[in-house]
Amino acid sequence: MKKYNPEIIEKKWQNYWAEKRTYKSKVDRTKKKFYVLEMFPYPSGKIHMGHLRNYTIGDVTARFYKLNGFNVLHPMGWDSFGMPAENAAIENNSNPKDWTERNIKSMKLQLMRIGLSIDWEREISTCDSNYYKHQQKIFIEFFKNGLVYKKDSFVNWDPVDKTVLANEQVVDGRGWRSGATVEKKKLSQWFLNISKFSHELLSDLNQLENWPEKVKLMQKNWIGMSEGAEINFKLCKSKLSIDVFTTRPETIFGATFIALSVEHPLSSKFSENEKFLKFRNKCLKMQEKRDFIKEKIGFDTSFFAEHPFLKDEKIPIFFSNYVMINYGNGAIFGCPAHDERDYDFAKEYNIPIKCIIKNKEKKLPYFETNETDILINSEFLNEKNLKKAKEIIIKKIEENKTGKKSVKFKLKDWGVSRQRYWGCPIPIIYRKDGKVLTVKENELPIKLPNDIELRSAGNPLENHPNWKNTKCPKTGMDAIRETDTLDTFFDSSWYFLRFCSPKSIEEPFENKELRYWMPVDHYIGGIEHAILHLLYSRFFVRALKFCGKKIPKEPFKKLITQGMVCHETFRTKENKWIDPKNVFKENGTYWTNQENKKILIIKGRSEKMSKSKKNVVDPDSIVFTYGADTARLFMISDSPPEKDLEWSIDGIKAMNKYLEKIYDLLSSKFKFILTFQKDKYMLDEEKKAYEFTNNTIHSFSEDVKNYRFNKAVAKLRELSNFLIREKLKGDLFNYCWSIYIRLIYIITPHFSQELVYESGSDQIIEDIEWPEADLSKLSNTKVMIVIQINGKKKDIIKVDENIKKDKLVEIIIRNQNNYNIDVNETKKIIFVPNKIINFVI
RNA sequence: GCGAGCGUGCUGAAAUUGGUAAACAGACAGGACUUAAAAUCCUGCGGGUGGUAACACCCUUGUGGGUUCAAGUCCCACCGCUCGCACCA
Repeated sequence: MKKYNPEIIEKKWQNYWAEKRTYKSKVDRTKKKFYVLEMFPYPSGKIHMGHLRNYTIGDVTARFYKLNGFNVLHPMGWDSFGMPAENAAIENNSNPKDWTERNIKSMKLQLMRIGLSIDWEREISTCDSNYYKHQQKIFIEFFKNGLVYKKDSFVNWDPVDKTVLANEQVVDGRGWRSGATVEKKKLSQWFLNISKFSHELLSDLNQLENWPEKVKLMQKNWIGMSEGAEINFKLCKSKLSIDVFTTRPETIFGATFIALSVEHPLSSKFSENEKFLKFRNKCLKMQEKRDFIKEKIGFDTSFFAEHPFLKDEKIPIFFSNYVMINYGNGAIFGCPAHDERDYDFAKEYNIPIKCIIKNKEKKLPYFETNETDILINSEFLNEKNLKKAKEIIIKKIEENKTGKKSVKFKLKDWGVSRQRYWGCPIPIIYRKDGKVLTVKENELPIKLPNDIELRSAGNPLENHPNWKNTKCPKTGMDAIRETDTLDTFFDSSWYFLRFCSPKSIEEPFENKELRYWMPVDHYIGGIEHAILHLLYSRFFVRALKFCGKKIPKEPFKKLITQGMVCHETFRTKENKWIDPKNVFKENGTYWTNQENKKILIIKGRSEKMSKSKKNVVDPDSIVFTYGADTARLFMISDSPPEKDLEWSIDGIKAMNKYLEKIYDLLSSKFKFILTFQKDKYMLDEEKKAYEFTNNTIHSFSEDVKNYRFNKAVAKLRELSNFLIREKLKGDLFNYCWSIYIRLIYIITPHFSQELVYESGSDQIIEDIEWPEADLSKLSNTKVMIVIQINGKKKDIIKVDENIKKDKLVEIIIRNQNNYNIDVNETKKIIFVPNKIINFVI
């Protein structure tokens, strides 16, 4: 008997599929298209469990839709620009390009070893100049359409990676990759005008029916729309004025001070004032920390503003740490009676607190107001409710020209300049006379130089001896290239478009292909990209559309966010992490051996696999030991995709045993057949087997469609348990197992194909359409009906399907000796056909 | 602080529109085979009470209430965990 040997059979079929170019995809208008995409990986050199899970989920999907008659596009590429290549290059004294290419090679082999149905002929890599050439074109296109601009601003500076970060890339005041505390620094930067699309990006979220609500909500909060008004305050004895933004214009009569951000334009008046500069530095430091600071500090400008409606009222103006420059106008009016922050500030600086909203307790501060609360001390707004007053005041300020209705967004323009080498060069030159020009198209791509010094501090392209020197092609005047490179999120914001026509030389993407394949039907990746990558990509398609490209407005029709792969953690008393591999259990406690000594350790909770916690398991070694099919099967059978998956080596072993068992049972012992002639003379057991198998086709397919893979696998196990128990014979045996093999094929393709081959058939499963479920009833089915008394289960009765209530009651009464049901005493009988009968007594 | 989600055996989990709680697995325990082990196969596996036993009865989905003939599922309050945002004016 042949033993299940995944190493041999997996290689064999992978070679076969590669030779036959089985997964090559091309436009075919006679078929419905289906674009399955998993977020492409950064080529770190080794795949991790997250990749294995992500790509298994995608592959099962791709194979399922392909067998269901769709023309499937399932490509793969490399998000290959970025910092780690530079760091590695510095460490090994090599070149980022070589390092990256080496990693791509070895990672590609690992991915191929999993048996993914990927069209490798469409492989792309973002650090390839054939890719970034088009990216530079897109940048120029954006520039020409006013979607990209340069400005001086305070930016997030990561002192470890020595680069600027976008707001989205700062997490809890730290760089998303380096973890270093981010500083504020003033630099001249390129920005993409994402805020131009704030409204659209927000309102179109409603159209994304097949996105997780959670992700949509996160994007909504990030875009952060607030509706209110801008009100102009004139400074006393001055021509200057300040625009403040407020969502509560109806509280204007409670305004007793104005607070400005230290970065507000008015601060230029104090640029010589030592005391102010000191104060300002303190505020910036406090804001950098990003922790919530209750302490509110102010700097009295000694300026006063006129209240727009109360001409005699003079309102003092302060700078304060609690007003942010990057929201609204960096200026607010303080209404201390009805805002907690304003209240804290007013208390600190002895500013009057004026109550303008009626409240029962007459206690101040009174914050928790609602629309129906009534205004007082507010002139013409008196006795109006807040909602009504808001309408009136907005109308009034618009008439007076002291303000206007206004909508503000939290979403800021996307800073894309990075002071790093390993990224896409920005195709801009600065002419000696100060003119800023885009590079001519025939000069693209602007390639990165290979001879580069990465060890010295600062921007490597800036430091290169001559790379930046160029001439204006028109005038011949000396010019200098932009030495910043693009944020790598720029690279990944359009790669899914490039996959439609990856080889296109003239254009980033060819319209014909793009219009066939786009949008991506199912996009699968981690929740960590809920805002960054997914928002940028949604912006990109809109921006390209704005530039005249014909593109659907939403790039990803359905989004699946898969959970993390977790594993148990252990650490010593000194909080040093210990690899679970080196842990053993004795009498209920955990131990490890260190330097020939036995040390007691503590079991922590299960956490996302990470190098720092030493709980990483290498998927490659699992595939090597147990085979790709085992690994794939485990990856999808334990938890639903959107939940975290608990890694377990016992789970892997169990899957392997299961495949071995089925292999031993079937290898050369069954005939692979596609059809079975059912007839009414079949034995009852045979009818049951036929029905069971066909019901499984149905429910398995439904579960796969709905990404309930764990349930789908459970259905398969039920089928195989059933088939083993029933000891079928002849063609029915062959038929049922053939179906089983075809269903499990999308999860364990090599395993299934090999069993078909060993059965003596030359069928290729890939060429056979997905089985159709025959759900017609063969047998005179009996159903189980639960008998309840007052809603509690008392017994189960087996009766003919669709039995009528009266007949059922009669049967129960005839056999009622168990429960003493007296129909006369029964108040009510509730009957759910084929399910339940409940006697209320 | 604001917003969202979750809470079911030892563990991962399942449970259509409210209708048999724990499907399918893992771990564990016992048994068969074996000189022994591994592998394999079989059995048990939420808790309690009664019974020699087969069995019977009761309880059980974080806690406490409610709606309903019937609640893991719906409503209210509380507790706990996870995630996102965080001085957003």
